Amino acid sequence: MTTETVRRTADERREEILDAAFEAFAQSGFVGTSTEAIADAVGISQPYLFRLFGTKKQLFLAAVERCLEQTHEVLEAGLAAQEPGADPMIAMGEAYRVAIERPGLLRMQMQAYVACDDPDVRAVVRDGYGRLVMRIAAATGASPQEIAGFVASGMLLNVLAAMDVLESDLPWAALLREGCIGGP
Amino acid sequence: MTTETVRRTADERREEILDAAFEAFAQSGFVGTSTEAIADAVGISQPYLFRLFGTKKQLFLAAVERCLEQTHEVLEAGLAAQEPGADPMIAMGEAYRVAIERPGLLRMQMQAYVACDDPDVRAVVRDGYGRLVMRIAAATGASPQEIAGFVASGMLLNVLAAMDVLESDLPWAALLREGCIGGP
DNA sequence: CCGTGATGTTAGTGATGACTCACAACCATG
DNA sequence: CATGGTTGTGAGTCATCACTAACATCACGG
Repeated sequence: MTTETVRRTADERREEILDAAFEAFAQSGFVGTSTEAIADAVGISQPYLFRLFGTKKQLFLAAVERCLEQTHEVLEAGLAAQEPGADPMIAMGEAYRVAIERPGLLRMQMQAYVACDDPDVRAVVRDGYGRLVMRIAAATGASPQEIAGFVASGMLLNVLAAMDVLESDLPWAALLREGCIGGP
Repeated sequence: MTTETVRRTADERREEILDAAFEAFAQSGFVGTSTEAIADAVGISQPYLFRLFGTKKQLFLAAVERCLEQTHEVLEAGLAAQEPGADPMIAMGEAYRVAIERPGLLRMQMQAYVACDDPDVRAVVRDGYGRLVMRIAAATGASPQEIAGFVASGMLLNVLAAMDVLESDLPWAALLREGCIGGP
């Protein structure tokens, strides 16, 4: 048998674990996901996961931070791609169409929000989300109504992803989706 | 000692349990809430809870249904209270100001959404939420953009409730709150 | 006043899950 | 080849939790 054990550096392992944890937490949430399931997905033993991350909560917090970072990146990419002089609000709306391609990211956002019952999670989420909002405000100079409307659209997309109706042809789902990101 | 055991009918108990379960699930979610905690809050033994609801999931589903019903009621109340001839969209916006007074309701919505990983929950949530959206569409006759915008505002409020920033004076939170429901 | 059905509890059980300890295999360097 | 740091695991521990079986207590009709 050639089940040769692929040995990796601790940093590489941490990266793999974080990837697996992200998907698992996005699907089943913090309490609903077992560390064993994550370890299995990576292909390592569960004790090793604990050595590399210390605690289930620390791993979750790392996933939350990554989630906020990636959201930020999606936004920045939208801004960077815009025509000079165009309305930045439209550029960021375009960014949503990109985000939709990653339901895992949207679901992870939801999981981060509901996990805000925990103070440590809450601190990270508030901080990260606050930065996102301020970045939008600074980039667009839009009114509170416009900004809130934009952010709210993102939240609606998150919820549609959680309900798994982003691709659905249920009439109400199609209506919301198209009302949210524009026609087909 | 006058710890006289208050005996109730099964239906009254079910009601009490549902109340307690609603608050508990809203706070900690389906997996994060123990049936023991709910039983304790009601002041009954945990096995009795199981006799009256059969299963933790059935209890959760009952709480989800109640959540959707109450959301519907808030909306209907807004519509019923409007001036004849006024824009129904504005009436329902006013309904949000009422909903904000009940963070438990908003948080329970979030918990229902993330619990959509489970097919049974998903079915109930999709059905209930679909009805809400169609009711709004019928009552307002508004465009998909308007409807989605309205629904999205509700989602943003849910998230702000989950983050516990509905009363916060963090600048970004205040911006979103006011951008969402209008100035003070 | 006694039986019968409804309301309620005590004391489990089996499974799961976060986390630990001791040990093993591997690799680099002197 | 010895040594020591790094990568990794097997086999637990202890708590929690959904759910059950059996028994207790009350109220009420005949």
